[in-house]
Amino acid sequence: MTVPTGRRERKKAATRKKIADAALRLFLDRGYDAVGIRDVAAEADVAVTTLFSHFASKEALVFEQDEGFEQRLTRAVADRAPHEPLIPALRREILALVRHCTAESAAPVWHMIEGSRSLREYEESMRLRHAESLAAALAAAPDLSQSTTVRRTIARFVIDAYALAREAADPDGAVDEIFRMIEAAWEVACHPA
Amino acid sequence: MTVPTGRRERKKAATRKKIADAALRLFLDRGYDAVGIRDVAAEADVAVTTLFSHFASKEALVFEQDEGFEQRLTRAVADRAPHEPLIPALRREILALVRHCTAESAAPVWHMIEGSRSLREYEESMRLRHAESLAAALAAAPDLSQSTTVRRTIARFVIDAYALAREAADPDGAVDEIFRMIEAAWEVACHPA
DNA sequence: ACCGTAACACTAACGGTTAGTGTTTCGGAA
DNA sequence: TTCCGAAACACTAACCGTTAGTGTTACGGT
Repeated sequence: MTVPTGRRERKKAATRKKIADAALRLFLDRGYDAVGIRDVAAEADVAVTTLFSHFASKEALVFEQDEGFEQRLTRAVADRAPHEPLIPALRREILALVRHCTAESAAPVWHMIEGSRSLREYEESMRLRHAESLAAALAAAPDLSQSTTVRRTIARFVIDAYALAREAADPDGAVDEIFRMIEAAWEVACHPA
Repeated sequence: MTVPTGRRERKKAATRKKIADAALRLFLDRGYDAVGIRDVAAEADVAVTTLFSHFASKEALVFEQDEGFEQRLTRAVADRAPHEPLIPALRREILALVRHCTAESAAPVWHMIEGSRSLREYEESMRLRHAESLAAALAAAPDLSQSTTVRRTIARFVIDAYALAREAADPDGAVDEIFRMIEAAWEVACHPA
């Protein structure tokens, strides 16, 4: 029951990283769809079952370090300065995330994702999960008292902004444009007719 | 090259319907995940390859008559009365679609969809396609001259309204609530600061 | 020193999907 | 009417992601 801080954990993390590294190497080299799970397992020198004990699916190998996404959004809501308005805080965070994804170094991975139908679909459903998490965070914020529908709507709109801005020709400008619309939607939801 | 209007087409349509009916019967009876493609093919008395020549995937068997969804939305944009404002027209159409899906008769199918992860994910990616179609329809409308980003954003918001209202406790009220927000977003996009 | 457990391996399969290869059946042109 | 080409359909056999079942190590705590 004590917190295990030993070699076992390090070994596990090392195995996980070895698998993820092998996968990314093969995927970028030969293309995602052209590489099989058995190839990845062989390259990482690991059994197929071991691979699946570290990653829930083939797609999850690509979105490995994505855990931070949900946390960044929920914290942008929960940890914002007292009385700081909600939408600008979210706008700032989304802008940072969009810039992170459209950075030069992320281009090959992003290109790979766009090239595979299953990866795109996986990311879509990830985004829905993120939207639900954000809606939950909005419900937990003490200074916001909207209806469930309004919370879920705003959460979806914010996630949409992320997805749309990333694909836009001018991502920064798109964030501005979309968040102006979200701001208006939020205002009208706060002050019902 | 002439329009084929013969027995062949009727036979094809009959086979397609036979497969879809067999599938729905088995799915509702035993549960979607408990029924295999080979079961459906056997029940419809067709080969597995024949089944896949009519339906692209197992999930597509469930969303058979969904082709109308895209058309209804794009037509709501293109065929609306001259000078009729956009958002109310879309609101009306979404409301009708939501009511259609939450009708009593659709309950078993809807319940089945909610019960299967793969069906839910399939529907999500269907909705993205619908949003893209709607964005294209907005681009084709002569009386609307917004940026690409604005069009895609509004399209997503409208599809979100459909998804969210369907899951809400009070679907009709949710459509009202969300479209008030969409209207505000649209207004601010039409009249930039 | 020892026990429980978590990580890992191996085989074998399951279920959706597709390639490859015919075979039938129909619509339209000769 | 006859025949050709195409489309629908069938069948086998496999591919690929994923999982169940069954061990076998290797480590942490007692």
